[in-house]
Amino acid sequence: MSRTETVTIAGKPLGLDPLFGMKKGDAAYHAVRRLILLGHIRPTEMLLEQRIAEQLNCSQGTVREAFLRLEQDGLVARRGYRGTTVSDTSVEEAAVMVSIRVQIECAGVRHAVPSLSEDALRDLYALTDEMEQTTADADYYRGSELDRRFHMLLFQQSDLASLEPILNRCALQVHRFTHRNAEDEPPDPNFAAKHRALLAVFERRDPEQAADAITAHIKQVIDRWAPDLNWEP
Amino acid sequence: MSRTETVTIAGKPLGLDPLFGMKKGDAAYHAVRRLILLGHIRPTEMLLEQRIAEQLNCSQGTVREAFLRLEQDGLVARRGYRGTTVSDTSVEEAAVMVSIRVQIECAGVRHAVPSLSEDALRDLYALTDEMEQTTADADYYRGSELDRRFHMLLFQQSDLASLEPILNRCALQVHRFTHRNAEDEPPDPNFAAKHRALLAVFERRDPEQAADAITAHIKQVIDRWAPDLNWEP
DNA sequence: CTTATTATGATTATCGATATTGATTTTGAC
DNA sequence: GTCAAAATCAATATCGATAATCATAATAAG
Repeated sequence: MSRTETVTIAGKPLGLDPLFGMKKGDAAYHAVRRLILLGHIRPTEMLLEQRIAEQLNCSQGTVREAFLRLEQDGLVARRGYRGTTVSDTSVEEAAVMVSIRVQIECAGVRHAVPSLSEDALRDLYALTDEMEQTTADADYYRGSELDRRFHMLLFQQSDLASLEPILNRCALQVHRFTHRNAEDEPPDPNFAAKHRALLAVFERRDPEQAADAITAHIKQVIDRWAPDLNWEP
Repeated sequence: MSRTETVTIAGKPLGLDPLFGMKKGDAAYHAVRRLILLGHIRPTEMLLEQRIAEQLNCSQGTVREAFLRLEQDGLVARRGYRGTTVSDTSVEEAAVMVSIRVQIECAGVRHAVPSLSEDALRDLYALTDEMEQTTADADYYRGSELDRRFHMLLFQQSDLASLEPILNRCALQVHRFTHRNAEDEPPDPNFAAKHRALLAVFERRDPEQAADAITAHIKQVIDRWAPDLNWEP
């Protein structure tokens, strides 16, 4: 493919460039996911395997694989032989997902913090540096990607691998919800700093302090977009 | 296919018969899932797309689809170009999944119970009748299938659709764990009765009573297989 | 004897073509 | 005109073949 023309899906430019080198299936997955998370494809909009395949220069089966993964992420709903639509998330659903995040991430840090390696800490700090940049650029999508990477990388230190997909899914949906409800608000200027503060707590290696810190951190999110929602620990 | 020979995977008979009429991809998914849940394929065992495809009389791509779904269920781990292995779940992971179930199902009944339809109640009671039968037959797998169906059907009354896949996944993993740890224990003789008791509470239409009841119900599970695990609400 | 390099084998990833399916439209009898 | 049956259409679902990838075994150089 010559890469001079702009690749689009549903008329929206894709921004595929950072995806080169990825397997095609992954590229398709990330490309469509990005458009959904950014709200460029709206709930109830229809996605056709063939059409996307053409626009992405790959085969229907490859797009199919991407859709299967997006379905598991709760971002699309596939209806056999009748096409795939972007699905939606209500406030109540998002709120439950936040409390699931708290459950999972607390269990995670409790396991991870006592033996958190220097390597992992270095990588996590590196991510906070990148976060700084996204605030400067007002690059919301990249910021939310880095946020997920931060939380997932942290969680991976906990040896609770079978919970990772659930955490990832909840984080995705919460980010989508936040983005939709905060489209015109300015980005949080303390985005990176807040994550550094978390790391500072973790370095003390106290599981309970760490769990409290991450709970407060996640709780912020719900306070921001739905402060009136009744919150349960 | 003539269906006179026995279909097997990894040398284990499949019991495909109830799967006829299903799409092949679904059939493959359910067939492999069943073997994993029953422990007939053990963690670290290798599953090859081609091999399963032959044994199931379908193409590699169809098995691939099944594997993608099983991966999201946390039952297998796919390692690109290097095969797929059955994955494992630790006590800690199972415990977190139990508390996620509590979170989700409490939110579910709180939404569902005030307006629970007579139709739904009738279907739920019908499931408890089937449960009675599985106890008589000592059919553990069918029992756990009915348990999932019961909890999922109940949850579907709550209009929190995007949480369903997470609940399903946690229920699956918890069942697998329970089954592995209770292989030689006798089936619970009050299996059906306990679910009827739940329904009796729901009929009072009090969200908080319902949430308490289902919390206690799920808690039983963890008390049974890991009573020493520290439990958090 | 050790290490780097090159085959080889096993397995998934991708493709293009065909079969199925479910909704919609057309048809034909009444 | 109305309704059931049949044809058509727009999609996915499935297939069989080929390409790409990774681990390992064989080979060769030092």
